[in-house]
Amino acid sequence: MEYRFRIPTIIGIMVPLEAKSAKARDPRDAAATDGPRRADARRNRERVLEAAEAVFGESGLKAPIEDVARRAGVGVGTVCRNFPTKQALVEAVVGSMYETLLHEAEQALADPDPAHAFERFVVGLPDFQARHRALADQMASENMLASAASPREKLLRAVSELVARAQAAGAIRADIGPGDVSMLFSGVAHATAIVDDLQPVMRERYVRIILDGLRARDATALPGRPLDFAQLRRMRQKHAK
Amino acid sequence: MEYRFRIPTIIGIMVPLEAKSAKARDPRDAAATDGPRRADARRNRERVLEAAEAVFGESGLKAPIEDVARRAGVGVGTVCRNFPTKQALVEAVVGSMYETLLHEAEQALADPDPAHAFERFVVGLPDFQARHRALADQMASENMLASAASPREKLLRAVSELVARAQAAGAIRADIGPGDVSMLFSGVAHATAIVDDLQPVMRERYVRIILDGLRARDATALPGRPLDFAQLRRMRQKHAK
DNA sequence: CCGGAAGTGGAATACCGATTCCGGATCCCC
DNA sequence: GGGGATCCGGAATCGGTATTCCACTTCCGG
Repeated sequence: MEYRFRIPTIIGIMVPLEAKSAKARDPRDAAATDGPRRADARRNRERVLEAAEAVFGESGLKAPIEDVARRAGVGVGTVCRNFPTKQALVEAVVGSMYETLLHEAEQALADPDPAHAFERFVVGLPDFQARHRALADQMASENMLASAASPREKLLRAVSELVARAQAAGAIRADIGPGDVSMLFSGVAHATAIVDDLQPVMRERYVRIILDGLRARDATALPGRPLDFAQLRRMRQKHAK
Repeated sequence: MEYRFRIPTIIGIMVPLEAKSAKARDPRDAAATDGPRRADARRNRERVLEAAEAVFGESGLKAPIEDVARRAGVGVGTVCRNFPTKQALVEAVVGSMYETLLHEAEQALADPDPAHAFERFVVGLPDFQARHRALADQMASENMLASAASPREKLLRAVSELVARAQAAGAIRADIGPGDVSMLFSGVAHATAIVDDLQPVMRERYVRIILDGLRARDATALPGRPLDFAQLRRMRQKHAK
């Protein structure tokens, strides 16, 4: 099977260009979505998910399913029964990542100082993405499991809110949108992916530079218009062949 | 064959993690490096190179060799004879890209105003990378064909010079190095890769923001130290398993 | 504690794409 | 224009990984 995905934005908006031999999913499978009936089986499914997150994070999406299976201490058969397709496995992992990120965004939103809230979230973002490397490339395929769609929408809303509040407080320039923020900081995550050991420092280094560029004072006029997530999605759709 | 590459920097410093079944190259092949003896053959080789640049640029490195062959109007056999390995084909294409980029850098260097020279190069950079998408991911594998090594070194030197001059002129902050510049702008290229149609505008949008962040005035202190290409390379080497 | 139903491991299969091979077509030197 | 030496196309081969299959466990309700 071949996978072709567009490069991501932090809070990725992108889509598999083709899902070649994807089986039409039979409604009954939906029932299986949240678990097998037997206790040991449910435990295994959980272990596979954890292993997959670890393995994909370390070796990228092309890591063979067998590696995931070994790490989880189960056979490949078990992996494939729980996730009929590698794609399905990836999506399941990504789904749980959305929840983590959403959690971070919500914590930031709880911060009373909008400027600090924004900064805090944004410093953590490339870090989060880097921790999950290839998986980040995957976040938010449009046709994702329903279970992941809801956290994702919430996340987008939270980020938009963070940006809007920071702007209202005059902390960052008014001529950018949440989509721009997503683009900029996902770029940092990508660029710093080459350097494991110094990553945290380097990432913050670049985040700081960009934050300087986002400040309201002294800003030079920008071409284009502020980008929000809806537009980002639309662009993505036009883009898909 | 499997390819595993690290994410790039604009003027990429990275390396294939493994070249599994790479044949030890027999010295005689070196002779073949710059062309077959028969006229039509040489022409074909050229057409393959062009086709490869186009196809890889559009569909990424995983585009099958067959696509390249079809686009070039030749059989796969011909492609494989000229470039014993897919990796070799990629390297050949990348080599020619270095020369193009070097040319742009030299033109920029000819500009008497250091600030303008820097800006000019840097605005063009993500554009260049985006035009070649996946290929940019490839630039500068350490063990690249000798023919590509020299343009690359020249390019790195030219970029360092552009940065140094801009700094001497007080146009950009002093606490960054050429490696930082490479990182930052390659990030833009990556992030904007999702949006074909609006890319040029979006890219410039983000480049402007980052340029604002790179200005000398009002700069906040950065963690870490200025990064030059030598350090970048060293980090890459430590990183490789 | 029994008898299936539900699950398991991992060998076998299905696919896909890079690389190789070779009978036949093309060039080019004389 | 003839005859090799060079090249060509594309079918066959090979290698690698996702997915399927099934004989064999393990669980669990009664």
